[in-house]
Amino acid sequence: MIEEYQRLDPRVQKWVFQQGWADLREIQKRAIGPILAGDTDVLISASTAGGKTEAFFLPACTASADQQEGFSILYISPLKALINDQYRRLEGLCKMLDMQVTPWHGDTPQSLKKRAKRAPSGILLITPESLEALLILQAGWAREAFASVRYVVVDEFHAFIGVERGQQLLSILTRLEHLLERQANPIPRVALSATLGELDTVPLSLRPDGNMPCSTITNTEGFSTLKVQVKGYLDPANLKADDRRKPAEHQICDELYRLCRGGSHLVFANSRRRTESIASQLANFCKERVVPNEFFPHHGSLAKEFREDLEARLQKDLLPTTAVCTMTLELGIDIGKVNSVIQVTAPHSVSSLRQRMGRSGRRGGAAVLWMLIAERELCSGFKLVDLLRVQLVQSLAMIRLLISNRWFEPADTSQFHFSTLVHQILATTAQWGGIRVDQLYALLCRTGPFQAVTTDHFKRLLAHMGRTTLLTQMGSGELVLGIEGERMVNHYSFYAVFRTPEEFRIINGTKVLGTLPLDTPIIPKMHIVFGGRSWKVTDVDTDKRVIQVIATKGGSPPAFAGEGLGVHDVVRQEMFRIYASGDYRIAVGTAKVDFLDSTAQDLFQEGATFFHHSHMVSQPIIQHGAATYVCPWLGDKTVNTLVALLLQGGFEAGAFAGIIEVSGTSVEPVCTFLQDVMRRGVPAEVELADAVPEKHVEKFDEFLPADLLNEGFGQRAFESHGTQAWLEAVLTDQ
DNA sequence: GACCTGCTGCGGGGTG
Repeated sequence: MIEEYQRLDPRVQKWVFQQGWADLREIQKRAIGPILAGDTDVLISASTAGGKTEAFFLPACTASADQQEGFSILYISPLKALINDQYRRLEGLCKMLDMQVTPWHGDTPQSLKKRAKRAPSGILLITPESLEALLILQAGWAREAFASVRYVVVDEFHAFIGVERGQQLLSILTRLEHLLERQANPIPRVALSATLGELDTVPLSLRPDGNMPCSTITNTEGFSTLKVQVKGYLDPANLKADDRRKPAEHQICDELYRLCRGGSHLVFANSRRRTESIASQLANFCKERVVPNEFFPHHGSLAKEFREDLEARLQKDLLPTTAVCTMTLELGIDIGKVNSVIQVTAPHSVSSLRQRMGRSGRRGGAAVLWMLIAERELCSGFKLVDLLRVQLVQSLAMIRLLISNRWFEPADTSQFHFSTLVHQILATTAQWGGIRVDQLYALLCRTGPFQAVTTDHFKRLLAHMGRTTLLTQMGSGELVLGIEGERMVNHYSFYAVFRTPEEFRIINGTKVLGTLPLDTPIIPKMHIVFGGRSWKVTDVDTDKRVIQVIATKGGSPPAFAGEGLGVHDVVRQEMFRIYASGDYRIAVGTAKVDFLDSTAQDLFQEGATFFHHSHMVSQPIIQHGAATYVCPWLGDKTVNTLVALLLQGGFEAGAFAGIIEVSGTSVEPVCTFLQDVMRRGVPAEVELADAVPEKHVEKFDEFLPADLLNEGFGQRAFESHGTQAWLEAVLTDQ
C-alpha cells in the first residue's frame, strides 16, 4: 500500500504529513488507484467521520492540481452547511496546491461568485439547486467553465437515492454531460456515502444508463461493541390533580436527566413538538435544582444561530451537553461522537436507527443505545394496538433486524417521479430555449434518470403541458416554454423540486426565534413552546406571516406540520415472529441476550399474552369489541391497499400501526368480501388511486394529467400483487 | 402519526 501513497502529489503528501496523520486510512489508500485512473465511476462508502472526503480529494487534487483554466472538480452537496464545512476543510490543502476553491449556494457572497465567474478554476462546491440555476440562466458560460471538468463528486449520496431531489440531480448531471458533449466520454461520477444497504444496486442509482463501469470502495469496520437497553414506561390513565403517579413523559424526562447530566448525549424524540416539550422540561429540572442548563433542542424550525451554537458546543466538547433533536443531527454535520444515543418513542425506520446509533461510540469504545418506550395503562374499551403493545414490539423488531440480521430498508427506486419530470422538462426547455420532443425524451428518459417513463407516458404529459400553457409547440415541431411555463421558470422558487409548507416567523420583541410551518390555526393568547421555552402569542400577522410572542411559564406545544411514510414488510414480519415465538431476545452464539428492563418485559408479556389468547398466530382476521381487525403483518403499502378495498366494499375501515380496524361488523362479512376480492383479483394500483380524492403530494403534481397522477400515486401508496398473494395465502383454505 | 433539504437578479441606500 505504501506505493499507493507515493502516487499522490508531493505537495499533497506534505499536507498529509502536516496533519500529523500516522497513516492513511484503508479506504483512503484503496481510493487512490481508481480516482487517479479516472476511467470509472467510484462509490466510496464508509461510516460518519470515516475519512471519505479525503479519500476522494487527495487523489482528485493530485490529478487536477496543475490544470489552470476551468473548474476541474465539481462537488455537489445536499446542504449549504456542508459546503461551508468543506470549504474550510479544503482551504489548507488547496493553498498548498495553489488551487482555487469556490463555495456556491444561495448564501454565498456575490464577490466569491463574481471571482469564479471571471476566472473559473479549481474546485466548485455547489448545491443541486444552484447548479440548476446555472444551467438555466448561464448555459453558455457553464459550457466553457465546465469544459475540462475531471470529476463530479456527490457528497451524502445516500440522501439522494430514490427521492425527488436525487432525480433532479441525476437529470442535471445528464444534461451537463450533454451540454459538454461528453456522452461518449462521460465525466467520472464519485459518490461519497454512509454505509448503504444493497451495494450492487447503487451504481445504477449513480448512472441510470449504466454507460460507465463503477468501482466500489467500502470500509468493513462495523460497531465494535454495542450496548442496548429498552426501558418501558406506563402512562397512567385518568390522572387526578393530587395523584402521586406521573405522566409517562415526566417519568421519561426524570430518566433522561439521570442518564444524561454530566455527559454528552443525543436524544432523538421524533417530532419537533416532543423535542421542544422534552428540552423545556429538562431545562426546568436544571433550573429547579439550581444547576447550569445543559439540555438544548435542535430541529429544522429553529433559527440557524441557535442550531450552530449547539453544534459548536457539542463539537468543542468542553461542557456536558445533551441535544434533544429530530433528524437534523442524524447525518452530515460534524459534531463528533457522543457517549450515548437515546431514542424516545419507536424509530421510524431501521436505517434511521442505524444512522443515529452511528453517532455514539467514543474513541473506539462501545456504542450505547437506550430506547425509552411509553405505553398506556390499559382501560376498558381499549383498541388492539394498545392491547398488543405495538409500539414496543415494533421497536424490538427494529433492534433485532439491525443487530442480528444486519438488515435495513433499501431505498425505493421503483417510483416514476412525474412531478420532477415536469420540472426537468421545463428546466431543459428553458436551458436550450427550444428542443425537439425526441431529443427531450432521449435525454431525460433514455440516458437520464426517468427510465421507468414510457414514450406513451411522455406524450400524454407533453399534451397536458401544452393544454395548460406550460409548453407551446412551434410550427417547426420544437417545444418552447408557454405563458405559464415562462412565469414559473422565471421565479426563483422554481429551482428546488421539493415542496415546502408555508412558514411563519416567530418573533419576540425584535428577536427572530425561528420559523414554524403552519397548517393549524395559532390564535392570539394561545400558549406555545418554542426554542425550549414557553411563549404566549400576542399577535398573528397573516400578511407578513409573523407570530409575535412574549415569554410565559408553562404552555402547550405548537402544532407542527408533516406527513406519514411507510413501515417496510420486513419490519412487520419480524414483529409477527416476535409475537408468535413470545421471544424478543437476541441470539449471541448459543446464548440469548435480554435487553429489556422489568417494566418493558411486563409490557411485552401483556402484548404477547393478548396475541396468543386471540389466536392471532393462525387467525389474521379477528373480532374484538364492536370491530373486526385485519392483521396482515406486512408493510404499509399492503395495509393501504386492504383499507382502500374495504372502503370500496362499503366497510368503514382505518389502519393504525399496520393493524386494520373495520368498525361495526364481524369476521364473517369481512372474510366473505375479501375472498370475493381475491377471486376477482386485486385491482391495479392505478385503479385504487382513482378513488383517492387528494393526490397532490409533490411540488409539481398539480401540473399532471389525471391518469399520470393516478399512476404515480398508485405506485407510491399501494401494492396490488403482494396484497393478492397475501389474500391467497390466508383465505384459500377457509 | 413524522422529519429534512433549497432558491435569482436587481435596485436602493449607506459607507469609505
